[in-house]
Parts: sequence; C-alpha cells; structure tokens
Amino acid sequence: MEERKRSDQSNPYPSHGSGMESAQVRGKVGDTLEGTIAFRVVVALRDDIVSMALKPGDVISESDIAGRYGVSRQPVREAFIRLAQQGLLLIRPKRATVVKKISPDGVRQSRFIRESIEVEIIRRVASRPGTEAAEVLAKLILDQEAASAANDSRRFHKLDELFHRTLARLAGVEYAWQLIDDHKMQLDRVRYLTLGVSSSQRAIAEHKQIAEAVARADVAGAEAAMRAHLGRAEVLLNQTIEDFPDYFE
Amino acid sequence: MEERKRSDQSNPYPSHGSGMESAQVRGKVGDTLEGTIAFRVVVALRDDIVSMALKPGDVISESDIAGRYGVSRQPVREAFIRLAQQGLLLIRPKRATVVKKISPDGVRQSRFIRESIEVEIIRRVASRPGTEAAEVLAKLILDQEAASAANDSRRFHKLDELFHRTLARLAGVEYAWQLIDDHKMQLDRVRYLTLGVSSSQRAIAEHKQIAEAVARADVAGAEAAMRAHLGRAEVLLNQTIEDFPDYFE
DNA sequence: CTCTGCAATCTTGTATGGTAGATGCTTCCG
DNA sequence: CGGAAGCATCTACCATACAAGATTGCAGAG
Repeated sequence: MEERKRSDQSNPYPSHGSGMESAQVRGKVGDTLEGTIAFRVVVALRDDIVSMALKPGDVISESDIAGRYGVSRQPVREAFIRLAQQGLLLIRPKRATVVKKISPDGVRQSRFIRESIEVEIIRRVASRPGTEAAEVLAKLILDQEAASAANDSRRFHKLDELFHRTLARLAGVEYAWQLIDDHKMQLDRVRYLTLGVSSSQRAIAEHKQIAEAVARADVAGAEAAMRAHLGRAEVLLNQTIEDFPDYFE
Repeated sequence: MEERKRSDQSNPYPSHGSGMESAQVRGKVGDTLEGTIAFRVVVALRDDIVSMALKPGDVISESDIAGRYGVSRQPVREAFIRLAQQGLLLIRPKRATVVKKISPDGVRQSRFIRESIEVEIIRRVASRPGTEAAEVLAKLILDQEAASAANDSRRFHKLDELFHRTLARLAGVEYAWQLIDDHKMQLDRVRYLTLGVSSSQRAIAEHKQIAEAVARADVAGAEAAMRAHLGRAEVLLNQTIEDFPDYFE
C-alpha cells in the first residue's frame, strides 16, 4: 500500500506541497495534521488521481466523495481546496468539481522547471567532487539494476526518484526537490498511462553517465547527460497525447 | 488600492499559487471563485502578511480573524488552509495558527530556484534574437528610469517584477513565472523590511546589461549578468537577519 | 515551598442545515 | 413543431453547533 506520506502544510519553508518521505526522524514531525480526516481524504484522492482511478474530466462532488468515504462534507471540502491548489482539481463554483485535465503546455513547462533546477543541481554537485557523492550514487544505481532485473517497476520508480532527490540533497537544496516533486505529479499521471514500457535499462545507463561525470568532476558532461536524461520525457508526452486525447486539454 | 489579483486556484495547470496580474482580458476568468468571502479573506491576509502588518510569529485564530472581518469561521478556515499551503501560515492542530517565521535557508533555496529558472529563461531568450524582445525590454527600462526619477518605489517594484515576467513570456514559459512569484513572497517580506534603500539605480543598470546582452544574442553574457543581478539578494537577506532576528527561525 | 492533578478555557476539527447560483428538464404558449 | 418561461434538482458556499485535543492556572496534597 506504500502510504505516500506528505506533510501537506507546515512544509519546511518555501515550497508548497512538500514531500518528505522515507520517514526519517526529520526534526519533529509532531506538529502536523496527519491524523485528521481531511488529511486522509487528501491522500486517498491524490492517489486515485495520480493512479488514474479518477480520470481527467471526471466530475465529483463534495457529497459524492463524502458518502463514498463515510465522512461529512466538511473535510472533503477542505481536501478539494488543497488538491485544487496543487493543480489536480478544478472547482467551478456552484457548478461542480472536476478532475483537471492534463495541460500539454503545463506539462512542458513543468519539465522546463525541472530541467532548469536539476541542471543547476548537477552543476553544483559535479563542481564539488565530494567523496560521498560517488559512493552514494553508485550504490543507488546498483539497487536500480537489482530492481530492474527483478522486474519490480514500482520499486524502480521509487529508486529513480530517490536518485534525483539524492542529487538535490548533495547540492544542499533538498527543499527544492519538493518543488519538483509537486510538479512531477502532473507528469506522473502521464507516466501511469504508459506503465511497463519504462525501459528502465536506458534510464539506468543514463544514470551511470551522470554519476560518472560527477565522479570525474566533469561539469559540462554532467549537465549534458542530465539534459539528455530529462529530455526523453518529451517524446513520452507526445506519444501519450496521441493515445489518450480525451485526458488532455 | 491596487487589488492584487490572483486566481488562487484554477491556476492554469501546473503551478500552485498563480499570479497573473495587470488585468488584461486573459482568456476567460469566468470560472474562478473571486467573488467568495474566503477569497477576500485570503487576499486581505496575504497582503497583511507580506506587508508585515502581521509579523512573523504572530498568533492568530480563526475566531479572531472571523470577528475582525465580520464573517463566519468557515471562510477564514479555508483561507488559512490556502495560506498554509503557500507557506505563509503554520497551522498547529488544536493549538493555534501562527504567521510563519522566515526561514533563512528556505529563502536561500527560493533564490536558488529562481536563479535556476531565470538563467534558463535568459538563455532561451538570448539564443533567439527575436526582434520584439529588444524593443519591449528597452521600453520597460525607460519606464523604470521614469519611476526611479519620480521616486515612486512602489511603481518601480512593479516594473521590476514586470521586467522579469516579460522575459519569462518571451521564453514561452510564463507559467514558470507564477512559480517564481509564489516563492518571491517569502523574499518580499524581507524586502519590505528594508524599503527605501532599494538602490533602483543599480538595478536599472543591471537590467540594461541584461537587455543589451540579449539584443546582441550574447548567451553567456546574458547569463552572467542575470546571475549577478539576482545574486545581490543574498547580501540583502544576511543584512536583514541581523537587523530583525526575531522574524527569522 | 514544590509538585501533581484537575478543571476552565483556549484552540482547531467535524457535522449539519440552510442559501444562492447554475443546469437541465418539463411544460406551456405561439 | 419550435421556443421560452418556470420549476425541480443539482452544485459549492456559508453559518452555526458540537466535539475533542492542548494549554493554562489554580488548588490541594506532600
């Protein structure tokens, strides 16, 4: 069940959605509203949307969801507000609330944002040849190969995400990753439509190129490898738009 | 009264807070919840926070604000949720809600994010010597000089923002600017503490350098000028932390 | 004098009823 | 047969009441 844990507010400072996972101690987590009904509804709905159980264009309503989860309308309403701000729902006052369709241009700009930040991150990491970086990255790639060999695509996806977040941590801007993570939700919906063909082999090869460039402090090489790695998402998007035109604007 | 207009949801796709201003027609704005009480409370509170009328660390409560605005607790509560997701409030369940203190590290990472994106933007713009760009930027700089001469710091601040957002538009990633704008709120609080010493002269000079590099399609030069321009915020932050330690974590 | 525990009173979270706007169908008139 | 007015029925928005955790201060026991 995995239980994606998000703080959803009290986000450690500038970002919005947040996304600290893999439950370390992380300061004190005590001050958040994880135990509330509204929070549970947010998590459930977000998972349903990202996993495409709720499809873009589907109309839902406060009473509808409230009844389905056996709770009152109030926490559902608050969940709607949060998800609307995260760009997953569209609240049309007095009319209805619909699962937002995916905006191709929006996804492209999310990719632009991600590439901008990750390029800057990889530059920082590669320009400081820290001994820790090489080891950690190498180990992660080994894990990815194991997951790929075992055909565990879910685990591979998590490791892929961890690889990128680790780079952010090494650059000292882990919160910046939370931002990328929020925007990645949009792309994750696309990714979910094309599951199985993830071609993890190629991704692993690209990760190796990035890690090797970092190890030899090759800034330009690392940047090029990262751009190539992220650039592949573009063709994925275009293909998906053709296959599922109804889910896009 | 200026009336900062934000969509606050139904944001055109990936971003969160949004921030389309300067009220053009802008597609159709019809489907938003601008007329609601909750929305008015959001706007009022955000202005109070950014303008430091509500200071970091101040404790507020739903009933408190509800009484102050003569409305019920419900819309206030929803406003709190939105502002908490934007990183301006911290809701501590069953305890209280406080105006979030400014996190120095958070501000630095916001700056990192902004620099990453704006550098990528300026590269795009400079690598395409579009004839429109040079004219528009030159005109904006003229306006800035006028505002500076008239000592109208408020207008200058808006023109400064418009300069950067125009670059985003020229690069075809205007939504990316909304993201920067959200994060800029944090830095704007800092800026408000040091009003008047904005040294608009230097900012204008830097804008000129950027615009000129763009005009001659000098990618590297434009990037360097942009980095220098944005880098100045760092010293501003450090100075402010010393002057107002209570407002920071 | 110090510490423990209870109770008043804060806070936010949840439930529910009522209101106004938007939609779509029916019905009535031309 | 075609079109417009009216009404049933959706929706999200708002107000209010209640519930439950957290805090504070005071009182009483040691």
